[in-house]
Amino acid sequence: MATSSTVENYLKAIYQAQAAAEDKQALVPMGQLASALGVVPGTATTMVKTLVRSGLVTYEPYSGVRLTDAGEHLAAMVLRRHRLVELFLVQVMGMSWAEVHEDAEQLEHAVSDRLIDRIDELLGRPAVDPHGDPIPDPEGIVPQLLHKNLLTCPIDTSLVVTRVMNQDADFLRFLEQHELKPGQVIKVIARDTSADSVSILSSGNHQVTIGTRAASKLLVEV
Amino acid sequence: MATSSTVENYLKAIYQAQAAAEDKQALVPMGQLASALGVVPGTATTMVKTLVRSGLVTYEPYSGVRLTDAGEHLAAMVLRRHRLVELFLVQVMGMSWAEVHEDAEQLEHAVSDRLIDRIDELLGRPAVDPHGDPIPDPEGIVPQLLHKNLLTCPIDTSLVVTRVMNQDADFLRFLEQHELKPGQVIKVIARDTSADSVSILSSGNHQVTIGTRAASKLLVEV
DNA sequence: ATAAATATTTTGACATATCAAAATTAAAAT
DNA sequence: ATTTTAATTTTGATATGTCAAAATATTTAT
Repeated sequence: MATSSTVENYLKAIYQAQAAAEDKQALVPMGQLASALGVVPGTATTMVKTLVRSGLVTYEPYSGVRLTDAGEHLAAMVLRRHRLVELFLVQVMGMSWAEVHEDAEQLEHAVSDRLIDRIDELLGRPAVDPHGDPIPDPEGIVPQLLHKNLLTCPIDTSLVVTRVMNQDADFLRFLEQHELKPGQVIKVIARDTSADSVSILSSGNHQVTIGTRAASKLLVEV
Repeated sequence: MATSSTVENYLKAIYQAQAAAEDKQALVPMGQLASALGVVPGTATTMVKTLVRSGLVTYEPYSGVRLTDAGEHLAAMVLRRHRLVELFLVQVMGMSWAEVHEDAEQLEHAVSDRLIDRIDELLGRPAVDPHGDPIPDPEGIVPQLLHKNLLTCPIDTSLVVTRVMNQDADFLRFLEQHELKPGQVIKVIARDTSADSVSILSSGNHQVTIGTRAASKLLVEV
């Protein structure tokens, strides 16, 4: 009955695809799931059928897949472990913000409930991880933070970076170098639709211009 | 090329069987290996053949198996991770001495070199884990401590408990309650061969009598 | 509405790791 | 030296997770 790492990774990928979709009820297409997991589409189809048999997902052939309540709860537990481990590695082990993702990717399948609770306690029951991603509680309930991104936020207003919706290590290092980590204060000074760019002023009065693709991954609070 | 958890567990079991044997060159019999891993003998035979193909062990049919240098090095790395993780869970996470084994059993396959080195550094490059088991260095070299056990040590002499060669949680809790943890000072006050028992005086002047089977698992330093 | 392009599923194969039970070998007892 | 017993290996099957490539379904373009 204990779910394998593979099953946990499938549930996590479906969960995150659902969370990223505009319509939270939408089915996740098999192709998207397969590429998120780095497997060929046929493999995803096969695995999803076994997830159906375990009662973790519902599946519409040729349409896609969605988590059941049981699947959603398990996925939330994987995310909870992943995010608590990431925060722990940064805050307690002094590891770099940009490099902890790979470690957490392995550890999320190996830490016991006992240990994860100990970590949670030691960190003071935190609400978000180093990227600003919300940490599900032990019941699987996720604090829903609705923040604006750098494309939808007001211009020339002080903003706090709250969340980075991209785990790419190079991107994270870039943010670090330009003082754009969660918690830091910034201001959008210009948005240029035709140039596809957003110009930002950091707290240290440094100025950077980034593409809108990147800008949409940075969430802020006014 | 990355070794699976299963392969790591086989290597670890063979390593520990070799270390426990009087003759360090002796082959580990298949039955012993199988029962150490909780599999049927046929399974061990099959797996050992694949370990041979990977160059990790040598194998004599109907006699047993032994690690090659490559296998021994990998096994030492697994033990290194296991023992550093155990010490970390006790010293940093404040978990109980008796309960960390299960956790470490999972984490030993999931912690990266980077993280294990960070843990090693944070703990001050320790030589032994909470049970007194030596921690292999990054090259796989194990500090060889030759301690006496409670059956071979002098009587009525002050001794420091240095190592417990048994991971059973109940046994560990028993030692904890009777002040027999590594680091604590004790004295053997009597050995009775016919009663198959050893009587011990702890630093708190408490007296306990244990069987010789248990006594042989407690290593001490004069 | 049909053809072309794209996405998904199916089929057959393979790798890893396991067991049950039969066959074989080695060790112990008579 | 046989027989009995115990340990080990072999054989055939199963579960999980994967891919390549063929078959099928859906969507898009004409």
